[in-house]
Amino acid sequence: MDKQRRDKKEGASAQGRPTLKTLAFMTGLGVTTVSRALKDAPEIGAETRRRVQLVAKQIGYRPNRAGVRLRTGRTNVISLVLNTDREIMSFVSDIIYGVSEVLAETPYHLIVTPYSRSQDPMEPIRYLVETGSADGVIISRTQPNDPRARYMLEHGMPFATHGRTDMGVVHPYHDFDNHAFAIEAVRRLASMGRRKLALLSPPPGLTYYSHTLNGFADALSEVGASEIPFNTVSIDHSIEQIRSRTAQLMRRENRPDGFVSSAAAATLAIVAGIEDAGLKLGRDVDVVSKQSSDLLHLFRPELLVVNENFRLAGSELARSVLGWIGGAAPGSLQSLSLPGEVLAYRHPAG
Amino acid sequence: MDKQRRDKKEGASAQGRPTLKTLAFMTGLGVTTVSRALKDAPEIGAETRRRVQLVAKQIGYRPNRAGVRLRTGRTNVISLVLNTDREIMSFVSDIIYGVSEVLAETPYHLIVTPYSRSQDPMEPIRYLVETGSADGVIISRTQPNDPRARYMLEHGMPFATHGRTDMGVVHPYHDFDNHAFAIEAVRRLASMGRRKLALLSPPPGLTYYSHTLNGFADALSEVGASEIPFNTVSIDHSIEQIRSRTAQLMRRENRPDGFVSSAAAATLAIVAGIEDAGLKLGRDVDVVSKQSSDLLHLFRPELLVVNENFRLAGSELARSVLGWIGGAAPGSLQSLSLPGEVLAYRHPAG
DNA sequence: TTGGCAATCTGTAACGTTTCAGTATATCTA
DNA sequence: TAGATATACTGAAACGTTACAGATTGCCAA
Repeated sequence: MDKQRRDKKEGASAQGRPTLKTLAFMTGLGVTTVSRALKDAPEIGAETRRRVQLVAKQIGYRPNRAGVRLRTGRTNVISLVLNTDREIMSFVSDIIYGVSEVLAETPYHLIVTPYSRSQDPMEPIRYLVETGSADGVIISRTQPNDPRARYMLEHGMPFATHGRTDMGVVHPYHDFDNHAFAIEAVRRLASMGRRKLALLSPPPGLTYYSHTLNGFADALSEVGASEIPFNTVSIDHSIEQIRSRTAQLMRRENRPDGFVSSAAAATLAIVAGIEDAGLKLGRDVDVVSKQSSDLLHLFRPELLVVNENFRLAGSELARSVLGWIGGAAPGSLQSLSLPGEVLAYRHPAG
Repeated sequence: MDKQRRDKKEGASAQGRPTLKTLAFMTGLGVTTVSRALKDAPEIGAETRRRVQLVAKQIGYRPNRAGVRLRTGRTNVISLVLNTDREIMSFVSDIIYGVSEVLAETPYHLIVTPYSRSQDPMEPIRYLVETGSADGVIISRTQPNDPRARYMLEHGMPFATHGRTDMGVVHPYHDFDNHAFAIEAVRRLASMGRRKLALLSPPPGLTYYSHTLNGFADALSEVGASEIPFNTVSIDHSIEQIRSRTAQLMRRENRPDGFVSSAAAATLAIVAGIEDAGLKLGRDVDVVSKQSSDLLHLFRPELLVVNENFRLAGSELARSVLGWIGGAAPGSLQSLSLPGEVLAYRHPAG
């Protein structure tokens, strides 16, 4: 036990992973020098620096995260905050991979911080900020006036939002241009002779709800089509609710001949509702839908789709937070992804 | 600065979150006593214990994770190791939520450790073990002879596998009974008069590949049906590959009149392939598919489905790892989820 | 020769926690 | 009464890191 203690003191302890002390012992330098040499500090001799870094690489030294975190407060963690029951499945999967892809080349880890329907969305944010559990945060389901963004801004926690806010404040974000999506969708339907359009929108409250609505309205007046209100449901509603509401709508005298849908799963429900009403997709009505994985064309080849790339969103968001942490100006860390053209796979008219 | 220093020493520092020192100062006790009182150590007076815990709750004390981790080596982290490009989307999403649900009531955090196609699956595992970045690990895509499981076993890292191994070694797992699934699927198809069945299997190499194959074979001989080989693709193949292979198969003289499919997305491709060949689902051929979210019936109501609950899997896996960390016997932390009955939504045959 | 200065390197303390080895007091035993 | 024992508490050290405030050396100007 005495020997063991001496070995420890000398940093020569055979078992356990190498620490600065180990390196110091091996190089004959002090821990401080080793520490500084590893991070290219200026007051270290060029030769010493190279020597230390060589040895460090050889024995596979990796800084102890707890030590760094305790001393500096840096966690090397990015937290992705997700709603447990409202988030789109492919969104979760793709955004995680997108973020991971970027973090993989950094010392950062991704931790997933979930919150559920019943919880205040602020709760996980407060936890992260108060406990300093992360160096940066990514949030989704962004609102025009988002208390989470405001809170993090006030408390100096770097973050990026999926979707924009509208509170006269600048912060990193990545967003898909849903205004442009709605416009393209309406134009396409109009070009096929559709004149009475319904929109299955994102949930009211989120910023991209109004982006989508505005794009839809702008394009309607541009092409001279009219709107059939369909605002009792949103893509946050259950498949069954959307299906029955759609069927209900389609049985009315004044039914739409075109749909714009903001989510792929919801589109399945819309189509089911249309068919429940005895109508036929591509003949009686057309549907333009966003999708994040290329599956809708298998469902009904008559569907018109616009792709949204969540993996890209994840990567962009990760890059943004890291940029902010690294000291870049928040205003330079914003990106907007433009929708590609409306894709048709097999369509009677085309 | 002198004052600030004194305040810090006394633990009365106003800013920053409370530490043991703060609590010690407030209660007039030593840090050691406070530390022990908070974890119900035996040698602390009942009244003192209550007093400390009261104050701690009042001021919202939360142990500093870095401090604990540095001192004890405990990370309070469970790592979910995922394959970036082969994992099913709904699997990722649901399992994360399942795990989260369980971890939410513990001090544990979930960190996602991804690896990509190009990487050795062992790499993230070695990283986790060597750096001690997690107290427990959850892995998927389990193989009969799984080097990851063996490695973690050898290195004393608690883990749970989604799917079983077959190396004469005991460890926690959660699995879906794919043997039973295949049997039920075949029986159902047989009961509808289907006699020439094809199986779209999991990727060879994973344990549940042979479970599924065995169930399929067992049931075939039970019901006296025959197999139409379809083993040039698995559910890991691309949608397009599965689709074209299916179409190819269906154009052959000796084509199947029934399919068993191990994944929902693959089923979309199978159906597309069937229809490419000019045949009709429910008339010329029937398909029984696993699904993890209730969407297939919207796709084609003639589909027969068996549900697999990935969220449950996540919860079970989390409970298992926590149990192992907590000292329970690995053998007592294994669970098998039985498939429900084969569900039909709308089928010509009733 | 002396002092000054730059270039390198180093020891100490601190981050917040837990463990170890105590100390002080009260209570029991003989 | 003396000693033993149980009870309740405490300080110091350590985990691995970095920041601070030196320390040592060599070299050059005056």
